[in-house]
Amino acid sequence: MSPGLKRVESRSSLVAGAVLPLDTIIEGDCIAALQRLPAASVDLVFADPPYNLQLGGDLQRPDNSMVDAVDDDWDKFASLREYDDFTRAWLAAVKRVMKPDATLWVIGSYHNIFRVGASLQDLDFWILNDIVWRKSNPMPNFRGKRFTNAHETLIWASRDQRSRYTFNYEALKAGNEDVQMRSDWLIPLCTGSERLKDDEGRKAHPTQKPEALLGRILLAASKPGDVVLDPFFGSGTTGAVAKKLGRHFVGIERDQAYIAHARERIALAAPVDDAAMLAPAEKRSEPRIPFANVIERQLLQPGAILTDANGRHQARVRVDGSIMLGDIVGSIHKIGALAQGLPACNGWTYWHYDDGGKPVLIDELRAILRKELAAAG
Amino acid sequence: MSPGLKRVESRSSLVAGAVLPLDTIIEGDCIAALQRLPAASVDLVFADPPYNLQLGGDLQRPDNSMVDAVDDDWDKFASLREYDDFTRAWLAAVKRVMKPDATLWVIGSYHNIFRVGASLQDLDFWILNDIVWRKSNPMPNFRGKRFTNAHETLIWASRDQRSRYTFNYEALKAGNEDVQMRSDWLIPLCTGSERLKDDEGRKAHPTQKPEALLGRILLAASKPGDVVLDPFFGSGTTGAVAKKLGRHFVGIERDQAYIAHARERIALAAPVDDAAMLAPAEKRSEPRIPFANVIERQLLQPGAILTDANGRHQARVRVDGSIMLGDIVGSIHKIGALAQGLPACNGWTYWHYDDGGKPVLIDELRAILRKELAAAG
DNA sequence: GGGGCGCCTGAATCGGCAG
DNA sequence: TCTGCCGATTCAGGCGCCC
Repeated sequence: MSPGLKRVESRSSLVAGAVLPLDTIIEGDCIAALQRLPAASVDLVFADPPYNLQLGGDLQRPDNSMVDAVDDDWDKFASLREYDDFTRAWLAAVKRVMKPDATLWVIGSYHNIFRVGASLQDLDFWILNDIVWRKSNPMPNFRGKRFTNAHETLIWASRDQRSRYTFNYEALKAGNEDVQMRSDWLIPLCTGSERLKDDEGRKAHPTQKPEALLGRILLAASKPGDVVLDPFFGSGTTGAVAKKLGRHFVGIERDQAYIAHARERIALAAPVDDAAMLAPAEKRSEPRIPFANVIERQLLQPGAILTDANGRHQARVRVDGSIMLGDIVGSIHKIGALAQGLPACNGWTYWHYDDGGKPVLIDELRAILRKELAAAG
Repeated sequence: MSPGLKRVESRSSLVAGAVLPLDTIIEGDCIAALQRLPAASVDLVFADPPYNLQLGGDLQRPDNSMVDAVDDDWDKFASLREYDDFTRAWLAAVKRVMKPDATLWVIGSYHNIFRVGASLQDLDFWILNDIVWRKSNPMPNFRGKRFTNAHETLIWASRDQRSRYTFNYEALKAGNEDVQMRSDWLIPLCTGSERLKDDEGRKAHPTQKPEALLGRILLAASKPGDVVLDPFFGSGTTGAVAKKLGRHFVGIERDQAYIAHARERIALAAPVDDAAMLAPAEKRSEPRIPFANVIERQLLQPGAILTDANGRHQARVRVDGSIMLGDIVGSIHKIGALAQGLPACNGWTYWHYDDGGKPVLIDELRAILRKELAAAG
């Protein structure tokens, strides 16, 4: 038997004597390729399926340049029904290949994740957590019509309710300031030198995932030597991280250009013991506290009076965290600048509230909230 | 007609002449009660439906004390199918009652939110955002078998794809350090004095939501005077916050004990009485000035030369307010876009005229006309 | 060489009104 | 209901150029 191959005995395999091709990329359709793999043979699955974005026309930035949106054919589905059929088909094919104690990770956005999650449950996967990937640097909402879409959702599920799955609780806790790892992860987008480029300097894959994300997943839910399957291999982040962390991978991908990029990338990946790369992103500076939080948390009441140090200017606090000077409404910073006739102002260190007759800087209130925030991680 | 009631004319109402009972709690089954309300009559819906938690057995803390888990009868569903049927029924009933431009908020956890989201999409609601409520003080995972479940998910959706919904973008930004509000919100659990207790000091409702959460929702997606419907009213957080923020509420709840707690609580809630503190901060939209007015008022002469900032492009002003670049004629916007090879352009902030040898933006001329317009009333 | 400034970009269901 | 047109709208971070 060739090195790198692994024979798995399984009566339920669709292909007698099917072989798991370790640390390779299978070219072809995801579902067909899955059906040729041996049953109950992989320890972990990471899947980044098409999101079915259903984008309309073009989106322009405020400077009138164009957003390079995902418009690839592989993200086109005729209807929700068709997307559901596709989802159930690949989930069922994946489930067959999973060992009884294996777990599955799927990533998505609000466009598709509810359909994926519901299908998972219908197929008797058992959801363990939903995880929120909070992006430190998301694309803004240019039109000001919605909240900045600043996160994606991962579902972590075991093959069934009785699975005794791998969860490296102590390792995660040790790497997380000795507190339990939470379900919300702050990780930057994949940009800069990590982002694969083609010969002409354009991004090689439209939705390349950051290695830090895959790193945390593999460290949390697999052991060294485990086999990690990625049925939508794309630019090969799963393979590169698996190699670095001493796990085996099996990738499936139908686009030859993506495969070529992934092969090159994985060949360059060096197994490292340096856990620093995967340590949770550290706080660079003090977290930003919106003034609205002060009102939400009732540290100040709507209508409260803010004054400057000399008591020359008086502004009133509104319910939404803006303040009002005369009949002009704006943020504590904007109104502070206006009051002083300056181009800018830090409202936190300019405005005071009345604390039993004594003027106190609102920065004191920010300090209270920051203290709580630090406790929350 | 009694004060506090509002008659809404609607041919599609199931009950002719149905009346919306403002600022009251309707006792009874959610779906039946919804069907008695007038169609297209509410501006915003907040729904906190049963979570279908499926907890097997009891959960013990490390010190062997018992966790007071949600095990109420209203959270028992025999199967996913039954939960889906229930979900679709209340969503459809809610949709009928929503105005065309109304939006819906639903909160849930991984146990139920995927089913709710998929059902929403099936019923042609249009998802605007999914929002993550990050809890600063979540309950730890006592068994160390999963990630700390530190968030819940909200879905924000409009009645349909074409809805022109309310989103107080400027107000949210002013209260958020002058940056866009993101889709991940850090808000503490409802604890301490805000948490309602019964006569014996036990929590009055198992899943009471924090007022800060409802506050942000109402400030983001409703206007003062709007009608907010909560079909699973529970301890009445929606009603208390609506009253404080000058919105009307309609609650539906079948548990008499919850209703009693909610009534008492809402009676004690003090509205923000100063309307100025409530009106959403908006950017005043400036009146539209046609470029032709600039020529009509002889601020520029026909034949005058317009240039871009670098002087690379030169266009000539025509009598009708169009301009000419080479032999191409069009609006200041179209020609500006053409000159730059961009899909669009705001001509007012691109073209300059010659003011005694110095290039000046034509936006200055618009400002003059706007000033006159304002003076004229 | 270093600091500062400007450019580029990221899974996006991104307008409203008049005619 | 559809078309055309005006004109409003962005945050964090990496990288490269320039002084």
